[in-house]
This record gives sequence, structure tokens and C-alpha cells, in this order.
Amino acid sequence: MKIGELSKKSGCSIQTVRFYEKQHLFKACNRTEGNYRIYDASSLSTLRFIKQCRSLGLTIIEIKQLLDTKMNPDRSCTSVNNLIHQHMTDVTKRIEELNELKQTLTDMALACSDNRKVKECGVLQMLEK
Amino acid sequence: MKIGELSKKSGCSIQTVRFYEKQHLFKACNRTEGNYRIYDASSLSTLRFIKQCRSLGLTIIEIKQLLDTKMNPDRSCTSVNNLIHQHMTDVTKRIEELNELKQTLTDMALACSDNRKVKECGVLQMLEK
DNA sequence: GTAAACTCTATACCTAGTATAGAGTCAACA
DNA sequence: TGTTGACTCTATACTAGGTATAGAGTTTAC
Ligand SMILES: [Zn+2]
Ligand SMILES: [Zn+2]
Ligand SMILES: [Zn+2]
Ligand SMILES: [Zn+2]
Repeated sequence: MKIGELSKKSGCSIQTVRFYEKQHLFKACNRTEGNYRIYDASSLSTLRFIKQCRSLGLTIIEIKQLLDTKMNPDRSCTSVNNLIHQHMTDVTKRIEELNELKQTLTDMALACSDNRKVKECGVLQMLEK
Repeated sequence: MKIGELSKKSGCSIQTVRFYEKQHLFKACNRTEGNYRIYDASSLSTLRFIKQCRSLGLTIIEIKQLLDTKMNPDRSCTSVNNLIHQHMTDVTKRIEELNELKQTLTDMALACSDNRKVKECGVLQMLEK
């Protein structure tokens, strides 16, 4: 299968597939005589794995580590579990930050009403502080 | 005051101050004979305003709009209020996304325990799907 | 006079892609 | 056989909001 088909089946854009290859997330695949990339089913499943990881917010480096880990099926999976755990911590922290931010924005919105002039704007006054 | 002092008083790094100037967020200031930037108290308050906006997640372009708006004290502040309201919507949406993500990560963490091998890892198995 | 501290510009780098330009490849159709 | 259209190739620039240098010049203190 050529890159266009892989792109459609995986849901990653063609450029993204090439970008992943450049980042060594994807090993370089075979080429046709005309220099076209040729993929097989395993490329597709790797790409889907990568996509799933990205949707969780894992970085390319972290995904690389996961892919490396998968190469050694008999080792301990502790590093995988730790990685997910660490991410949960990060996401939780980010949610807390955003909740605080939301509260600030709410207070700010309440500090002004429509039909005011800029010099009386409650939002701008809060931003000055 | 020179850029180092402004940096310390505002909490923005020296590079960031120069970066803001380059982005026209900050108008170019006066220079000494030796070509050093010289700031006054109003520069500091503008910079603090910018920092406050950035901490709310406003983009540089949006901050530029706010600073422009502040130049016309007698106009309506509706655009300011709208901007904050739009941000609240965005932040709320982002929080929801992250909460879903957190749930997924939680399920994933529960799918595996320590002392398993990579080939039995519940996390990796979930990522395959 | 000189050393330390400060500042200057310009440039490269970061993440995770996206969007071109310009060239080459391949299949189908007339 | 020629040509059109769809596809692919590489290389490069761009995004946002900075951060981190290199190499040079300036100022201040001793
Ligand atoms: Zn992570
Ligand atoms: Zn207002
Ligand atoms: Zn916004
Ligand atoms: Zn596991």
C-alpha cells in the first residue's frame, strides 16, 4: 500500500506519516522503483498505535519509548505503567490549573456589564492589577 | 530603567521583553547613547498587564487588541467582554476534554498491575485498539 | 586599566505538525 | 504515442510563545 492509502486508513495526514518517519518514530519503509514508499499491515497497526498514544497526549519521545519497550515482550512492563501514571498526574494538575483559570475568568466576566465604556471596563480594571 | 531592572520588576525574562517588542506588543522604547533600551513606569505597567493577560492564556494578538482598545477610553468595552467570554468557553471545553482524557488514563492504569511482562501489559493492549 | 556585569543583534531551537513549491511517477484515455 | 490527472517525492518555510546561545559592544567599580 502506498502512503495515500495508509494515510486514509490511519487517519494521519500524508505529511504526518512522513514527519513520523523523519523523527524515527517509524522506521524507513521499502520503496518502489519510482521511489514511492510501500507499507504493509504492520505499518498500519504501528501508525494506529502512535495515533492512539498521541490522542492521550503522549509526546513523540514517549511513544518512541513505548515502541521500543514493545520490542522486548519478556521484560517488565513497569516503565509503561509508570508512564501512564505520570501522565495522569500531569493531566490532573493541568485540569486544576484550568479550573483556577476558569474561576478567574468568571470573576472577571462578572466585573463588567455591557454598555460600559473602555475606561469603566471592569475586566480591564482587573487586568491592571 | 534598563531592561534588566524591568525584567526583574515585571517577572518577564529579558529575552521575553525584547520578543514582545519585536512582536509590536510593546512599542520600541528610547535608547541611551550606548544603544541600551530605557524604560519608565508606564512600560512596567504595560508589561504587567501583558503578563496578566498571558497568564489567562490570551494570545499575543488578543493582547494587542486589548492594548489597542485601551487607547480609546470612550469607546464601548463590548469587545473586551466578548473576548473574555469566548475564552471562558474555550477553557471550559478544554477542561471537559482533559476530564475525558483523565478517565481514559484511569481505565488504562487499572488494566495493568506491576510485575507483568510487556506482552501481558494491559496498558499496551488497550493502546493497540 | 581592567575585570565583571550588563546589554546589543542575530540566529537557532523547542513541539507536533501543516502548507507550500517544484519536480518526478504512474495509469488511463484518445 | 501523447497527454491529462492523480499521486508521490524532497526540501523548505511557517505556526506560538518563547528560550538559549554566540559574538560583540557598553558601563561600572576597583
Ligand atoms: Zn508525558
Ligand atoms: Zn467591560
Ligand atoms: Zn483566545
Ligand atoms: Zn503493564
